[in-house]
Amino acid sequence: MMMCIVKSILHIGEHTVTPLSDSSSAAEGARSRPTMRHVAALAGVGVKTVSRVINGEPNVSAATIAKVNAAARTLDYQPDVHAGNLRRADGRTRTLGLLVGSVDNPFAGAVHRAVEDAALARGVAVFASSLDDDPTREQEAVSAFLRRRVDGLILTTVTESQDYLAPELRRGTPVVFVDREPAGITSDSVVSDNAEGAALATRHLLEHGHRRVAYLGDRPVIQTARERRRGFLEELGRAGVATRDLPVIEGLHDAESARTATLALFDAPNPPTAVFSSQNLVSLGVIHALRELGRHREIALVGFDDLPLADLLDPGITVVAQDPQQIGRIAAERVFARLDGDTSPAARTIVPTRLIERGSGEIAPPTGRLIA
Amino acid sequence: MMMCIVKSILHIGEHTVTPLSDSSSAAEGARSRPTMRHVAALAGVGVKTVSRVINGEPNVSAATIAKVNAAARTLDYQPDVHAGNLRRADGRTRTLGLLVGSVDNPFAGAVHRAVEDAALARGVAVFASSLDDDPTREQEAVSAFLRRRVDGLILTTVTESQDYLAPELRRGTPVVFVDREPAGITSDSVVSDNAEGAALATRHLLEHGHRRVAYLGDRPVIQTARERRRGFLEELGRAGVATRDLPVIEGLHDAESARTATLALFDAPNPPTAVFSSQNLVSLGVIHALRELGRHREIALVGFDDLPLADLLDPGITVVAQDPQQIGRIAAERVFARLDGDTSPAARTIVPTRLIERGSGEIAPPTGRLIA
DNA sequence: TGTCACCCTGACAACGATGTCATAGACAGG
DNA sequence: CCTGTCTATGACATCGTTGTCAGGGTGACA
Repeated sequence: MMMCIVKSILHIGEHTVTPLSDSSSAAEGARSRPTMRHVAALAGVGVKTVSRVINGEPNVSAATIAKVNAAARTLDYQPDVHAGNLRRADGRTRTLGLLVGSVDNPFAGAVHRAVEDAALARGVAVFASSLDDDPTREQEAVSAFLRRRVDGLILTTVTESQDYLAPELRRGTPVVFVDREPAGITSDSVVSDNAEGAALATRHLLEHGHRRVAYLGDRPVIQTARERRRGFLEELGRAGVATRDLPVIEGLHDAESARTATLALFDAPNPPTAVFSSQNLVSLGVIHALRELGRHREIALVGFDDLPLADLLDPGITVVAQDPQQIGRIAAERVFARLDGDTSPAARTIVPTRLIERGSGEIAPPTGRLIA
Repeated sequence: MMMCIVKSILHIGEHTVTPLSDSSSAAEGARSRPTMRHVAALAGVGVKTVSRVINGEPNVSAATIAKVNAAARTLDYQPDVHAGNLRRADGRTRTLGLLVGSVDNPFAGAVHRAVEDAALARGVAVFASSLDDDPTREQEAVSAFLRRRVDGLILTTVTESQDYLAPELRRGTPVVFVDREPAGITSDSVVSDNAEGAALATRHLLEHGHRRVAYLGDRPVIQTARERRRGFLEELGRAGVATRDLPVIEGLHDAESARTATLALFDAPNPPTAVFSSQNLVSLGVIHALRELGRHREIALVGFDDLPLADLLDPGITVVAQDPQQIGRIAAERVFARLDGDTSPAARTIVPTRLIERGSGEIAPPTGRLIA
């Protein structure tokens, strides 16, 4: 309980300093973390001089620089960026917040990696958080980011409206939405062209002779899911195919529900000759189901989102691939541009999708049907 | 240039406060970020009372709590955790640093996710950084974490020695190594049993009659790669198989180099009847090569690390699967246990691996060879 | 009515750093 | 020798928050 209440004046080097907590009391190996004052005391200079050396400011003599660096190295001194930021003029924490569906997900991983690479080049660290399509979690994660004073946000959202971010935007914090577009506020976004990608997939199936195409998709609360369905339906409309009684199955959220839905679909009367699955987990479920039915070589399939190893399956899975790396890179660039003072109006950047033919999408419908 | 140099005393509510920067000068929409002083002024209370309300401390009247909360909501006040941590007794930033091979990698993603889940439960945010097997990047990332005063570190390392962390460990910062064990210092680690897993895979191939088994692995500077090779060779030794002239190909770092090496392997005289690939990217390359050669149904393959969709290939890929979720979860638990005061000696936790039979590992060698 | 305990509350210092400013010394020019 | 300029340096206030402490008000009890 009693430890060094005595206050005294220490003379270290040629300077008078207030005493630093002397570790005399307990023989614990745990030295406390050194501060600039410790370094200053050891080097025999003032704290401000240490600050100058650490930050590479000019007007410090070579001899002093050497002394300070030696002291810093001896103590294994690491400056506290948060304390610095508190006083620093620009108030930047050199920190970014990234919110994705789940860090355990190839799409998110690629976005994350691209953001990290862009951030690393500027000495910025990245907080990453998973969303799990939970609006509460979204708000909590964003709040956690803001309390930590991130310089900018890159967000995948699930809330219906992001107007809770309006005050923060007004304060000048850059917010860039990825994968899904914002609602309720205006801000930059970087998205795939979901409708166009879905149309691309649909057109591909139409071109291979299919007329009875099923749509299997995620829950329509998710904006991208709605867009993909829209692209699917509109493309069929353009081709003059009646969409009224085509199977459109939504609300699929994982591989298992997609598998079950697929099995039911092909158990019902008048099954489709081709399937468009609007998301990678859904594609997985469809693939599983088609295998179980032994029909993976006769039912055509095009999926939205690439799958790892999709090229090694038999047949290979034809997909409309997004470009998560581009999305992440561009999003990070927008954040940094905003931080650098870009005040142009909020922009939506569309990253193109690409159809990759691998076999499953090129299966023709049974000839009888093709003619019918 | 000239803005409100006049210092005056404001009377807000019933209290005397020093003036807050009045935004009268410019009509910019960018209000600055509110602090506790702003909230206190608006609520007509002292800052310390605001602090009490925000932190849920006792002994504040219900009426005051309501006033403060209303003011905080009006201003969209977000407390600055870093400023708080500066003064707070425990000095915790409620932040963790996670260093993985690459956030764009299924194994790392699963670890990350598990760490995040454990952290979320304690209100802790996670910095994630990718390593890319670059020792310089490792040190820079760790330094960036420490300058941001993370409470603990979870690290995958590539440096030969992590002794640069010794001072930090002495200060009591918990460091848990995942996937690879530390060298040069002693600290907690959570790893798969690489040697045992490799032995498991090898034993499986031996049991299916193979004697001529090839090892394809990553660069031996990586500790896990060495361990897996050791497990492979020792298991063969135990079975009395001469390892002298079995193909052991190392230094494979990506799918492409593994593919090339595999093609060369089967082009050379006396090719193996089975392959053990020590890492998922290597497995990918091997799979590609065997397909190109049209021999994927006659050469047995067991890979270390699971692959997504591995079950849908034909044949399915038999693997020794690690459990990255467990690894991440346990690592996070160890960090938190240390933070909670656990001072037991550094421990190595071994997370078991599991053989998943899917077909490729159960292919028998050509009968002629089996007898020979 | 006085005393005491307890509840609320705010003034103030401190956390670890940086921005501002003052000052000491070196050196040049008159 | 005095003045002025320039470099090197440290004292001090400050950033936004919390720990400490002191003080005012209220109610119970003597």
